[in-house]
Amino acid sequence: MSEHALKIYSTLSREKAPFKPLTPGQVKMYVCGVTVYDYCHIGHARVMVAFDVISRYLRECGYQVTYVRNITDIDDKIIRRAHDNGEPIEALTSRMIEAMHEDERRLGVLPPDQEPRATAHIDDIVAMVQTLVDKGYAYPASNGDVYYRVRRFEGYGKLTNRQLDDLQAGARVEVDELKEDPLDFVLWKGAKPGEVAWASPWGEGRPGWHIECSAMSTCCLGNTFDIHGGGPDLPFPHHENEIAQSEAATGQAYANIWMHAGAVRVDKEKMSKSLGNFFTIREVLEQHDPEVVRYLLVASHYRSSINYAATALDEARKSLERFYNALAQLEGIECESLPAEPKWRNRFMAAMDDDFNTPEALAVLFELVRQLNAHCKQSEWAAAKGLATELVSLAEILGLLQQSPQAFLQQGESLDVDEARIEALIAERAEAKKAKNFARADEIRDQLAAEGVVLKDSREGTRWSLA
RNA sequence: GGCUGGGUGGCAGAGUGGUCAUGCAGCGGACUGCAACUCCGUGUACGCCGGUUCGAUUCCGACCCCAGCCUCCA
Repeated sequence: MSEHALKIYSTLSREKAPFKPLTPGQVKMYVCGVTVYDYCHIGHARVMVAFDVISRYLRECGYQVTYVRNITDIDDKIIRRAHDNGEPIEALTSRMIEAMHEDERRLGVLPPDQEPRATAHIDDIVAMVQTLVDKGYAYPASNGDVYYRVRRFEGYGKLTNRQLDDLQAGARVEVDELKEDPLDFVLWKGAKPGEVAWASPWGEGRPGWHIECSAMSTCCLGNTFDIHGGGPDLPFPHHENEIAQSEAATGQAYANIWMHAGAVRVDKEKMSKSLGNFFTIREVLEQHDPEVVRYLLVASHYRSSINYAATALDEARKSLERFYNALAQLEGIECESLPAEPKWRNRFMAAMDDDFNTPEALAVLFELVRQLNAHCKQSEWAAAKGLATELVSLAEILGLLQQSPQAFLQQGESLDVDEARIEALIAERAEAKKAKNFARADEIRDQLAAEGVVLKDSREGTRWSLA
């Protein structure tokens, strides 16, 4: 266990506080995952990457982490989409889950330790609803629905600082004659004829949206666990409802710390399904290296909102090029490695200890790179090599710099790269230069440049990359 | 309207009561046959108005503006 003073901001307390796991050395974390009725968009990527970095860092600190992220594989949108597509629900959801996993792999997001699905936990869900009914926190209605009695739960609104009466005043809650109070929300939905349904004490039906997370998190991590995370639009009502359900059912505190990622915006508006202004991950990856997308997401603090734009991706690419250019200088250099000064790792960790301040951590890495480049310039290879090793090791915590410099630098828009030809031209240019035939040398360089190939000379030879 | 965040140099984006963020772009120099890569140097940046302070971008208060949540949405 490290002696780091990791501080985490919690939505619940609205402040950063030193992290104290419930069980020393262990972290139990639950993150709300995706409703699998469509491909994941950049907003999903933000959450995936944010909590991926968080779990990587917690592990780096020596914690034994149990990271659970659910999959919502039954709900209204799924039912509707499957119906529209004319395919079984199971076909739709398994296809989307597979696509999600592929997106994650490409973005370097490590799989959570557990990925429970709502449909695999119906029994747990029913049991929890039953408990809530037994305790008087829920009531069945004549249509087969079961509702949560919001006013019965004292702490309702504590996560997002809401007053029940304010809520009701601005209520856009659907009017439903069967609810005792407009604020009550559904725990169990009675099935309409022909809908997918599971048996329950209140008749055939399916889970409401909020209850599955309460049931699955408790099932996987226990009544009380360390961290509960999710996207920016989940604190209300989703997480507020989860707290109400779980704490009423178990009589114990639910999550200790609540973490929420910031929004991804497009033209200053939130990227969302309802606005239709979203970009799917796969669509973006058609044009950009996955690492560039990941860098863009990591270059801002996880809680701040980021603006998605083509220019932002271009800048992300250029920033990464600086890292990879530095690493590329050492390719093929055989020499001893001098261990890097501990200050680099210490500064990096200090940045991450401050509520996972990835921009600050990256700043440390850029300073390390400047030092590394300075060593290379002086041909101090052993020192440079040590820094390069440290750089790659620290960057791994952010899920970055894990490919070879050549792999990153030599891939681009032009798919028809003929490496052998490029190498041949570089060799020819070297000959021309040796013969002081600079006209021919420049001709070759210009020609390659026109094809998007950039040449970089050094005493150790010529490297190339794609613009 | 209620509740959260936030307004930092050309752009992106951290942070701090008094010395440097960092990246990209720009400018000057070095390296180079010339470039690219790289190195060195370089910018009266902190929404507006008051207050506290020896000193505030950083603390407090008012104001203006932006975004998110309050409805399915990560």
